[in-house]
Amino acid sequence: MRRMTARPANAHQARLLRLLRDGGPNSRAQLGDQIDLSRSKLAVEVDRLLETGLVVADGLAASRGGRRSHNIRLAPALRFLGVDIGATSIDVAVTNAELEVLGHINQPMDVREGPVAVFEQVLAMAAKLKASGLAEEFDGAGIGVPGPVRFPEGVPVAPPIMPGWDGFPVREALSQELGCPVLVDNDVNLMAMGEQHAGVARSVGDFLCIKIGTGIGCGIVVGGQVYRGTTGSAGDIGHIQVEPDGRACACGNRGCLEAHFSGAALARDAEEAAQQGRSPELATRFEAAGRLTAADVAAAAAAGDATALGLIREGGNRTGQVIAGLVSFFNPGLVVIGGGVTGLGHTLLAAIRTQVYRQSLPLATGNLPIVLGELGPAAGVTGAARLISDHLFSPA
Amino acid sequence: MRRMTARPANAHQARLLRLLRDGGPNSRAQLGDQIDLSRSKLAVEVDRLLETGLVVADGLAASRGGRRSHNIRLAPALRFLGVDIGATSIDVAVTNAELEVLGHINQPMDVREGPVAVFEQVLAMAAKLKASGLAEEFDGAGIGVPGPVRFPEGVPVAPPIMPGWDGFPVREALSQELGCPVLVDNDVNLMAMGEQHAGVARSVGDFLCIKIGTGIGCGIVVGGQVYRGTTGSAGDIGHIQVEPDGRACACGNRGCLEAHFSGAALARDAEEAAQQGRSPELATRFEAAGRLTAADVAAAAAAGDATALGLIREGGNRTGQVIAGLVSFFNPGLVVIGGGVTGLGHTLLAAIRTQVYRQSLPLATGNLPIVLGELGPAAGVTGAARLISDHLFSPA
DNA sequence: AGGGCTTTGTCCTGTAACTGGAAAAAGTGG
DNA sequence: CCACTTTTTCCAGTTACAGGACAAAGCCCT
Repeated sequence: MRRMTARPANAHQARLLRLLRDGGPNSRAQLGDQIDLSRSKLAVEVDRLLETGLVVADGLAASRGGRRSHNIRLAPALRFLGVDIGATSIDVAVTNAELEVLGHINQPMDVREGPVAVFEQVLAMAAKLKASGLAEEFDGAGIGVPGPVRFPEGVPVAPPIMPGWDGFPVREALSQELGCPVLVDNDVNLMAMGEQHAGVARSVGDFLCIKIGTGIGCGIVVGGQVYRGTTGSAGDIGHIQVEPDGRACACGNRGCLEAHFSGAALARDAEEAAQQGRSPELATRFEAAGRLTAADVAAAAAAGDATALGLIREGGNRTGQVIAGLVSFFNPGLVVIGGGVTGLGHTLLAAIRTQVYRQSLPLATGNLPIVLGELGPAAGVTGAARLISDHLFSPA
Repeated sequence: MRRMTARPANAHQARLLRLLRDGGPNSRAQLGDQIDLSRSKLAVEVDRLLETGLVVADGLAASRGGRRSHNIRLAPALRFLGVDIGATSIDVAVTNAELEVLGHINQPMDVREGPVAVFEQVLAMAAKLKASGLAEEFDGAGIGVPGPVRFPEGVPVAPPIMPGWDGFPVREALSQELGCPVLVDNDVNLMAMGEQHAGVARSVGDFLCIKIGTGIGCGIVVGGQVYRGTTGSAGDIGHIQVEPDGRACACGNRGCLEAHFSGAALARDAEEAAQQGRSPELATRFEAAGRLTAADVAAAAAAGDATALGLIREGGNRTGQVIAGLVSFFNPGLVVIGGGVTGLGHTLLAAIRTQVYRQSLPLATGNLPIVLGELGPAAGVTGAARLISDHLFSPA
């Protein structure tokens, strides 16, 4: 029953909460260095936050040559729930107010089972985390889904790989069930927010976050803010055409990037190669399991299989070609590559880099890092927690 | 000597100035409806602005059933200079504080002559406008150049079609010569701002503005603000690859969009067609003038020449292919097509639309207008004036 | 132990920002 | 001339905020 009922009363308080979230516990003096307020006003706002219970003062910090300071920190009992619904599995995690992941579970699940079945499982997973003592209640939850979302309402719109989800009131339904504020966003955007908060994209204002999983998507961050586009479909780069009259895509067109390279496409190509006898390594695995996944290709490549390496390289080239265009257009300060397929590692990254550095102009690529995400599966759930905390830590 | 020395003292005053700029003269009561301030506070700020001379109260408006209101308007003597330096010509215009173009002149000039020669001409043109009595002095100037700009410093960086301009301190030099504040930006960004202020893009928050002239560029507007990228090269879509191993481009690569379609490429292809006897219409014009331009192709197409129409259609397809990718990625609320080549009119637009609507997903294209800019050559200079007025109408 | 010095936190006072109501000014229409 | 509307001004009270004085609590050196 101890829920976060209070919200910051003004922009100063919101700012302070975010400083404490991102910088950890701080003294009043340290906070004063980071915010443009007089000490008196700062003290007043901190006192008000203390009254609401959103922050607590616990103990004294070590002296730095003078009077010891009080440690101000966010309420230690605050808990956020981060949910990342992928095409084939679900990640659920609990974080504290500083967005540190306290517990994280992952279970396989086909998103095509529909919202009702998926939410049943999400709620069970959340209950499991509660039962393990990591949280009494949740003060807010962020939900990522693998498709476009009308963000203000928290409703998926025309999601290609999520039949049955179109128009389903995800935000409303989960808010009801969980009994706390909920925000819903595209999974790629959450990954971008995760890497921004705790990963490779800290301190970068404008960057792109490419997620290669079952499909391919791109999170766009402009001036530190996620850009979602007019209808919430920004970053939907999986259906950019990379080859006229190329492979048929589920969307109805031909030659889409996603039809040529993605977790699903890679598995398909690998099975094809195995059946055609072009790769003994893949054939062995195919016979053993009856099917192949991106992980098999990664393993085969690591074992030196030329065909597997070729598939990865070709996919990287295709992806790099698209990213090169995006880099020319968007001129980001960083490109992050993430998602399930990053298990393909350096071979993939090298192919992408080669394409981008060759095709884009030097002014855009001159100082452009292209790196793998460093948070892995934690990126999505961390981003989800960040999303809802950004919301709760803003003036009511 | 009557120069705009004063600047708004706070955000409220800045807001008021912009309201008066964009909405024209207004009474205090009307201003009060558009700004979140009490009448008393509003009156105080208006009085302060009156004291500085930035705004004036002239005459009474007609009654609307009660006491007649005072007309508050921006100082009528305020003048902004808008300069749009293209690859082959220069546009210079004077506007009043409401950014209405009072006078506009255009002269041919090759930007490759270098900054010194170009600025000599710009200053001469500005002097001519002054001499015609449209302005005593300029209170600010916006300058557009056809290449990437490091915006905070107002310095072109690595501009492909502007040899000799790299690193030239445009802002500083012109500020000195003109004796007023100056801002420098990419010409495409200014076109976007122009269409946003007075053209088709009013009231659209996120849109793209494609300018097809000698080269091809794209202005990106996010949340009403121009997005310039990390190094100022955002929107540089002319060098996105549209055909592997395609035409050689000036940038050193092959298959760039600009190498296949742009004012320059179109002229080249038209001359080729004329010489190869594929088009009698173009051949006649070629013999008459010794060379061909995009305008010739437009004229030939208007006369029904199949080859000319084919060139336009093919170019539109190529451009549309790239724009389709950008639409998928950026999910804009509007796409504006502008620049010199828009003389090609509906044929071009139709080809672009076809490609975009076919290649991008319905969610992104469902309600996406793709239209020609409605300001023509005035877009750039209006945008330039808007740029500097935005700067001057913000807190000092 | 005691005195100088530093850092942290609190208190207090004066000023500027701001709101909302009352009232005046200036109009319309019957 | 009166009732009513719209616009503007005036005024009094509240809140936001800055910055200085000062107290508290530590350090280090003698």
